[in-house]
Amino acid sequence: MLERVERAIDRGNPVPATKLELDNYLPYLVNRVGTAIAEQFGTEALAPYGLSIAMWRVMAVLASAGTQRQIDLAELTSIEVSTLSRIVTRLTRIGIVTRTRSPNNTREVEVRLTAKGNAQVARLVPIARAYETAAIAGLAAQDIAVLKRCLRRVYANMKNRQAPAVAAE
Amino acid sequence: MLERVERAIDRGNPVPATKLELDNYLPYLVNRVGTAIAEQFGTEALAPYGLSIAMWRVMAVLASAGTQRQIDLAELTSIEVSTLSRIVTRLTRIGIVTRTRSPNNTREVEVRLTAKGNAQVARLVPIARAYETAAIAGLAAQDIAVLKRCLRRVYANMKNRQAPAVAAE
DNA sequence: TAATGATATTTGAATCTGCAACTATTGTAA
DNA sequence: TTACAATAGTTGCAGATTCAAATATCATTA
Repeated sequence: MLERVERAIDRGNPVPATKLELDNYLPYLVNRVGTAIAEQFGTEALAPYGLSIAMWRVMAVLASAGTQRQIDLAELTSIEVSTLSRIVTRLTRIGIVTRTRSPNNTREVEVRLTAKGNAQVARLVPIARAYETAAIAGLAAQDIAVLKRCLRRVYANMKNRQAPAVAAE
Repeated sequence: MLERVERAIDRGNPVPATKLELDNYLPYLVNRVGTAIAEQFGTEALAPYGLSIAMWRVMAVLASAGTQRQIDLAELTSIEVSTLSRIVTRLTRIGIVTRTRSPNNTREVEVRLTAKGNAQVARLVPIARAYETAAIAGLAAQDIAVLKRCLRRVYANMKNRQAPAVAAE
């Protein structure tokens, strides 16, 4: 009996209906990993340079995906648009990015890394890589590939999801 | 040449040194998944009942791991201790938990779900399960197992990590 | 046991975040 | 072209979060 429950849990189908097994509950696992990495990288690598995690996310996205409108930056960074607006203001003040109106559509703003911004990113990227390497230490390369592929799919699933009946009524 | 780079990236070892490939960068993937799930679950399932994600995390941990001291709750929920203190105050006010001093160690506080708290958790757990199911839709059971196992290991890696030399001084 | 350090929690103050309302611009269609 | 709706961005404000300092208790040891 107990065996059956345990096997079911191993298969990802926990049996007791009114209790979450948090150690096997994806949102819990994801949240604690995200918090742990952000906390350490933020305090060890960013804070000494007056940068926050949110600022770093904006910088990393700009470096990876190139100049963006703020609304696209918000989507790519998972940062709320009004929060992002203020972060871009701060990054502008310290010379990391520039904010310029699109010539063809003047309600849009293009956010672009400055030379100083690019230099900061170039300095931080190897450190960020080191954190990722530490994070995945001991995992088989194949498992890491599965991990990342699954995370991409989970993200796509959530973005394409309809609100369930229970909340939509 | 390009093939070699792509194979290297597939193996989790991106080659260009000054740019992050965000779509293959674990902290980025984890953060966006965590944000997407929390945002949707929070607004659709929790907000209508006056609950926040942080409150829900506390409740879920208490239901899963039983009565806890606040400091352990902070660790288990990845919530900062002073933030947690205020969340527990709120949860106490609305009758979800009780806060009682440990008899043997009166500086400690034990946080316990009330009957009302348990009822709320029992109501929310199936919904939380439904979100997880939606999140992992289309993934092979075996891959889901790898995903969760990797996340547990990554968490352990981060918790046991020493601050790297680059940030140490 | 008195003194010192460690642990658990709370609180003050500053900062950050999110929602809603607002401005400005663009798109659409009568 | 004028009106109305949609889009991009900003800002006010209330609430949330964080860090540091304060409080209270416990542990250790001289």
